[in-house]
Amino acid sequence: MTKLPGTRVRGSNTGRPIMALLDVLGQRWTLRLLWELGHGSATFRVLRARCEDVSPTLLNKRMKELRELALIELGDNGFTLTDLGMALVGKLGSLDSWANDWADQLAHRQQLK
Amino acid sequence: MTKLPGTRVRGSNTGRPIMALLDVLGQRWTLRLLWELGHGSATFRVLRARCEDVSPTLLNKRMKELRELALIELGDNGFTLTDLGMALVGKLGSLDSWANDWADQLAHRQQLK
DNA sequence: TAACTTGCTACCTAGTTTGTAGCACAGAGA
DNA sequence: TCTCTGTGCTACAAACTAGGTAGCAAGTTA
Repeated sequence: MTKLPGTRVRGSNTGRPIMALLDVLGQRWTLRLLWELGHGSATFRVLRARCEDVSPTLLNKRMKELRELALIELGDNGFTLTDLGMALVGKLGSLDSWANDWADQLAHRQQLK
Repeated sequence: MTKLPGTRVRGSNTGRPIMALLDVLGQRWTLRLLWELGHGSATFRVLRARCEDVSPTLLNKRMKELRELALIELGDNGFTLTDLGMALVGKLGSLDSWANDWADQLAHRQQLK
């Protein structure tokens, strides 16, 4: 079910890990959930609350996948990023400032109209 | 239709740009399409071919969105990343090597079983 | 004119996500 | 023991999104 890197994946029969990654991250809420866990571990319900009450159905599905992919694990503090997961989220960290610049530029465009 | 940063977005009514970004990137093919354009401009059909013949319906939808979001533009060479788009893809660049490490670790896990 | 290539659209099917309600289990306290 | 609270998780139906196929209109080239 879960697409491990190295296997065939939607959008790539080469098995290149990056394609598996882009596929996983391109599922709704995955990126956001990892981002939130980057700000600290959370129980199922807390994580839901942080993500505007995403449905438990989907949350459970994603948590299952991300655990199989060794990006998160479930412990006494609820769901936590693994070392791998933290490294990944670290790479995404700088997106925040980029996003702010982006918003500024788009706002500026709107004004020109 | 397209969710500009600064407006309400799925998963965030705060309008934080990063949330708009995570929402956009968390749509199927968006991440992959940007990634592919990072390797060079491409016409509609070439881009489709690079992405295992993603359906034209969806490709068109994504291209429209990404243009509204000023991440790509359509010129004589087909679709091209804007400066903003290139900066974003640049931030994702290092994901490739991370993904390889990730695949190695997962493969190692499988062997332990 | 006729053959190409461009971006794009209509249409229908298949798959994914969402929302609501609630379950089984574990620990704490009376 | 009985309830209360919190945990992760599940069932099910409705709504939405993505996928696959065929083909169009406009532009370019010959």
